[in-house]
Amino acid sequence: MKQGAHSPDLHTHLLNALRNGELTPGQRLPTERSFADQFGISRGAVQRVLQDLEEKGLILRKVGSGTFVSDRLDSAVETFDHGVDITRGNLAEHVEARAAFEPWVVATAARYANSEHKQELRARLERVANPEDWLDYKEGVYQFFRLLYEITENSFLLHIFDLIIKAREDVRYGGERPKTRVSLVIRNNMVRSLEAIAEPIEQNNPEKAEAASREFLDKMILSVNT
Amino acid sequence: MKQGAHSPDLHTHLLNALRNGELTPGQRLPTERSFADQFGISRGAVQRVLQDLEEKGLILRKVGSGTFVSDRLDSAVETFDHGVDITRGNLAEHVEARAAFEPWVVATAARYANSEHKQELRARLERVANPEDWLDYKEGVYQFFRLLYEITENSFLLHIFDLIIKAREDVRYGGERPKTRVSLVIRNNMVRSLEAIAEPIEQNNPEKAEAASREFLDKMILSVNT
DNA sequence: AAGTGGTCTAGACCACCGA
DNA sequence: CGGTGGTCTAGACCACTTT
Repeated sequence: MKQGAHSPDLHTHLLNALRNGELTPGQRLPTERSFADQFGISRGAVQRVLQDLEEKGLILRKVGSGTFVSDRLDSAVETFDHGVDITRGNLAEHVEARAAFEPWVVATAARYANSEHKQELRARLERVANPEDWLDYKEGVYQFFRLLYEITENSFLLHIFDLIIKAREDVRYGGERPKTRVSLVIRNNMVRSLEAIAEPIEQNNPEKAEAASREFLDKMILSVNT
Repeated sequence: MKQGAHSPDLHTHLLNALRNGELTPGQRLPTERSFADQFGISRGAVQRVLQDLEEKGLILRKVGSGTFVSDRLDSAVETFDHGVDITRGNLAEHVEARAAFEPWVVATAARYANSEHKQELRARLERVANPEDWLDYKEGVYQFFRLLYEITENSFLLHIFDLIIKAREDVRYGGERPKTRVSLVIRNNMVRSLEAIAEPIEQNNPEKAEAASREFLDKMILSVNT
């Protein structure tokens, strides 16, 4: 819990009650106004707490009828306790998740890439090969893969990808921006890997593209675990 | 935009400015207090608008220093315009997303399932075979797959799966709960499909499990497109 | 008609940042 | 130090649901 955040009394009280099973799924909670009275806080403060719990799937609020304990309380509590916020999460899980769906994305991109896509893919590969600095390099790699997600035209997967990238950046540098150059060895290694993915896409060869994607992600998993 | 929601004047004004490129990445916005004066609304209302835009990645707020246009404005605007809210979305994209990563999940589950997992999987399959009503049937199918995600111990993917399911339920019944029975044909069909997935998992055979998962999802994709 | 959550207001204090 | 966003307050009106 953050400091000075969201009326901690009511928040922890509700959270404990939900975890202990004092509140059962579907059960109706007291009204916002009565919570405000009970805890000696304003209705606005109560609302912020309830809004937070609703976003986390623990409760449900219905205009005109009341606030209720979520039907799927167990699962919600579990993901809550896991601290899964989709904007957080640990690196290993994110890489693993990419390993789960990115080969499909790459294969699909290889299937549907047109000449315009291919040209753009080349351009983005160029940027990775000759980046201005470390940040530009990272962004370039991200843009390379993002294009593949765009080609699939599945905005849901694209969004998930963006979330993963965003989460990682938040972790890595909290505002400072390292202007270091990128090691030539690392860069060439990356370019080779991306090239191996780009080439079968240019030839509209889904099988080869998928294999190259798997190989790339296997390397990433290795580097994460060391 | 919802009705009566979040001071639409300021909201659309900022959105247009961000889209038109009047505001450039990194640029500093006016203060909350000055927005409140300009638009003749309270500071609280301004904050709710800014909070909304920040959650969507369009702007950044820093205590003590100000509000700024996001560095990755282009991508944020794009996903925003896509209307991607992760809690909404269209059915086809969600099914497609599952097709992208669920085979990996099933294969991984087959790799690591222990006897306890297998027993639980049987139990959940039983529920699908003999549901109390339509709702119980749906929940049973969901629980079957959810267990597979749990076995992988990747809370990120589990969370994504939960989000997809939650989105679908919100769409399907907006509060009413159909108590209809489940057609015997449909039910048996589903049980056969799940059986085909469960069996290779019990034998710890990832390849067969993955193939069964693909087959199941192919059917789902077909049924969505008809 | 009465009660509920959704939103807004005007004002206040705080922790934090930059000069 | 003054300015900024973060939070809270007490009160109000609204649209909606339930009785």
